[in-house]
Amino acid sequence: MAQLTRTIREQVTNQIRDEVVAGKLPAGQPLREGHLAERFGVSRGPIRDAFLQLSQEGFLAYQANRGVTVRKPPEQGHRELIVSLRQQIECFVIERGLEHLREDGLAPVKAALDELQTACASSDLAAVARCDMAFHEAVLLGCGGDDLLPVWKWLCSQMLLTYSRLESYQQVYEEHLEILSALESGRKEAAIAVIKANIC
Amino acid sequence: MAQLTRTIREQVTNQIRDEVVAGKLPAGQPLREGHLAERFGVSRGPIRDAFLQLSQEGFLAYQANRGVTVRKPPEQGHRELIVSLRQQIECFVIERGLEHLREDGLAPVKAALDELQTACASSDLAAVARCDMAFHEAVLLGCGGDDLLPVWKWLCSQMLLTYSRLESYQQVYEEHLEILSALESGRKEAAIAVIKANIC
DNA sequence: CCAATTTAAATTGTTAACAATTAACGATTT
DNA sequence: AAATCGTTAATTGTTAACAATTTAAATTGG
Repeated sequence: MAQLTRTIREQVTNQIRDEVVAGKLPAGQPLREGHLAERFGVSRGPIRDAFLQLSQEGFLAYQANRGVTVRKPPEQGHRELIVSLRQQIECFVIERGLEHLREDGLAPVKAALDELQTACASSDLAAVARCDMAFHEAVLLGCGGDDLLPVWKWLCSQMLLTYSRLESYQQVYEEHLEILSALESGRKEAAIAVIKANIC
Repeated sequence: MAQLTRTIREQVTNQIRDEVVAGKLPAGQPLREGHLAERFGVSRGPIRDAFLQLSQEGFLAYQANRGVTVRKPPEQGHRELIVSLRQQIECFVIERGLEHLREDGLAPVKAALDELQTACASSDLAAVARCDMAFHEAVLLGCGGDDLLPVWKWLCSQMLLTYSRLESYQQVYEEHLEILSALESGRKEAAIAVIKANIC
């Protein structure tokens, strides 16, 4: 996937996030600024920035003077609430902004779907998760929901800490194809229903 | 209010947040690292950290290589959704964790209420807003909702960008006194009802 | 006079050194 | 042997200088 990274912080942030999502960094593991700085061949500054950002995104947990650790997934009950809140946000913006999306916002959604297809074909978990989110983000933004982007991202991050749709990458792609189809043709209620089913 | 700040970043972060909430920094205004560093008499490092954190909290908007600006309040429709989501979170944790709160979590809530009373008496908007949130945060944590703290904080921040309960500071205090009363006596449904009414 | 290009100033991004804090280890005492 | 204290190593917090980018102003060409 084309992750256009303008700064070192973004590269580091994306890389660490991917590794957390892919489970390469187990929950509770402490991350040291110095170690990652050496590993990426950069100074501690951008690493520090990335730690701060990922802490706020919900992937890492930060303690003053004691560094960060990989955050544990939310307990089951909380996860169900989180899923519900995310559903409400996405359905809310579609309900109010589908027309706007259809007028001039479908291109990024289609582009995201293309990349999702590639990621599914290559069976790369981190890439699939990233593209999955990118698709939904494109919908959110196209419907004029940029105000809600940060909270939506946090909810997604918590879901990604237990991302377990490994059953079938092909199915992931097809579900999103169906979403796009409904959005494209303006079938609002159908789109909302399919999206709700997809978010779990 | 006792804001025990262990690092410069925390001091700077709290100060800037207060000023945004109090409306001293108008929406859309760009903030320069250098200016604030000079003003606080520190280097740009902690200022940068604070900008990153406040961006993720939702108070500032960050653009690569172009600094941060004070975030605009959400539009009315989005605000209603945000209020609803926050209500759901707080009611959810009370529904499931009130017993835990009553066993060993009421002390921080009472302490927060005390500080809220002081803040209301002094008619300090930023302090009232901060103590208001601290009260709810104490309830959230006491009910075992620490998993949900970041998303809850983001929702609060967006509400604070249009915090307009200037009608009566006295009423703010009394509402929270009523909440505590219901929580203390274990009247779960009453507590949920009062909290819902308080979050607006 | 207007537009495009170049130059200069302001601002953010990055680095490396230094300071402060924390955690681990061993010595000392009971 | 267990507990406490002090010392040392590791880690985070902060700073100031340097590099890269962006913004604006000035200059040039039409």
